[in-house]
Amino acid sequence: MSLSDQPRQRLKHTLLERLVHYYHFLSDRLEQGNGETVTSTEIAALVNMDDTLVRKDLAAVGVRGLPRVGFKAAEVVSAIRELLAFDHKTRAIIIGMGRLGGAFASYAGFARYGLEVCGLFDSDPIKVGLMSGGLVVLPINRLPLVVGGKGVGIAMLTVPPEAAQEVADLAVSAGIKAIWNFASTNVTVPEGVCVRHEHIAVGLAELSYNLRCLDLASGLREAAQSPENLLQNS
Amino acid sequence: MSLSDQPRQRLKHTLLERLVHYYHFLSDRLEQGNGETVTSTEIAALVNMDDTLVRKDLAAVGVRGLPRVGFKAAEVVSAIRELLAFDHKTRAIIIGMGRLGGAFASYAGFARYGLEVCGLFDSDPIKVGLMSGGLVVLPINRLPLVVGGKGVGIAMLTVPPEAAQEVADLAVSAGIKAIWNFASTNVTVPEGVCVRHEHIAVGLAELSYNLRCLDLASGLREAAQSPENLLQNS
DNA sequence: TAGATTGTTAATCGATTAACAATC
DNA sequence: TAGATTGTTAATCGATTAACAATC
Repeated sequence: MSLSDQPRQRLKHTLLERLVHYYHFLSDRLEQGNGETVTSTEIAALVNMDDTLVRKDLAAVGVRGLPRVGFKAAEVVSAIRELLAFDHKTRAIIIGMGRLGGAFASYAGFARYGLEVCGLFDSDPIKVGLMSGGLVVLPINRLPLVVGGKGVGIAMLTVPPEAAQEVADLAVSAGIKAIWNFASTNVTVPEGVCVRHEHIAVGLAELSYNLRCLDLASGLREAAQSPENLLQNS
Repeated sequence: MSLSDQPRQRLKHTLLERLVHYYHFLSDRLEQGNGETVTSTEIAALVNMDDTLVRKDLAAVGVRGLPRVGFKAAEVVSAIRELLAFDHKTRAIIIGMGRLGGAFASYAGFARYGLEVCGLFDSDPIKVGLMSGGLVVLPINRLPLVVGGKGVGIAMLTVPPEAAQEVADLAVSAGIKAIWNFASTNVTVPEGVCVRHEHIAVGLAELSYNLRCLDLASGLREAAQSPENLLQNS
């Protein structure tokens, strides 16, 4: 039952991940101008999954296809946009103006998903007052004002791990309802607030895991091609 | 059956996510010096999940607890380190020296998970030659040499979406077996190579989704407290 | 000892897949 | 019409939870 005993296990994606995947695939496709319609089989091939699941997902999103034709790509794209609220503007602040915070502050791609960064904060007086992505970095104590005044929903945490919990508490007490944590540590929040931990280690662990599976698989393949290798290795 | 019909649905975490969560919780706890041992119930409270699942997870990782006592935190931590290969050095290169690439290049935290960045690349001649995190940015055409020479497993893609596929192809043809894609677009890879899409939109979608659930829940609570509101709204 | 907590078996639940009739 | 593809129902599979005996 241990992980290492089952190297073939296929890592599953969540519904949200699949939807985002479809979304990018189809909007890229539309941009390139090839294919107004798309079949569930085509989408399924993309992620190497069952076409029935794609149809189920699209049904959950609320789009209907046409037998013999497939789905209208544009319709799927806009239904997902709608469902994931990419059309609806969501305001966020960034706390911690290190390199990652700076990269986020000046990242133009957020707009594509309806995210608007409307406040930058840092506790370091040296950073306060600097400009980044068109905004001035403010001292942490100005946080409640900005959050209250602008109806900010999300606080992005790009601070060192030691500071994460403290800063999260501050954000919550200022009225923030969603913490998007990019620090490599957990933060806990009271009931009624949601957190997403964007641990870099998860991605790395998944890749290492998959790499190991690949190694095992290719090892087996090679061994099968030349059986004497098995003896040499054992 | 649609998503919006079931706002209460609790978003599930994958095993890998849970393990990383336990890992951070317990290593933080050990650092702070409070608690050599930990019970499955304590860990479960952290993520608001069933304690049986925690025990199952820990069993899968290969650690055994003691009735009436719990698990030795240090043992759990090192078992997870082992399983997720955080002890084992993994080499990576970063392609695309924009702000995000730069942030990654000089991020010291990767070492904690055994990740060593050993090559930086950019196609822009202006960026080539610059230093970042102790490494010199190289032109893309030097990629095969570095990958082959140093046994690099992972290529981190921090390029604009338009360039992602092309760069991924290049990395694969140079012998890369794992693509860690931070561009907001999908890339496809041949059989035998693995990809992880680190779409920022997934995190945002999850938070928006949770925020909406919270709104609905608090809306219902308030409505229950003062039933006349229901009438006003409808 | 009594009681808390583990590990495990059985039951449930939900998500994925298979099968197939409906339909353009 | 024939055939491809959808939408849906039923079957399977796996993951989570409940129950409880084992044990320190």
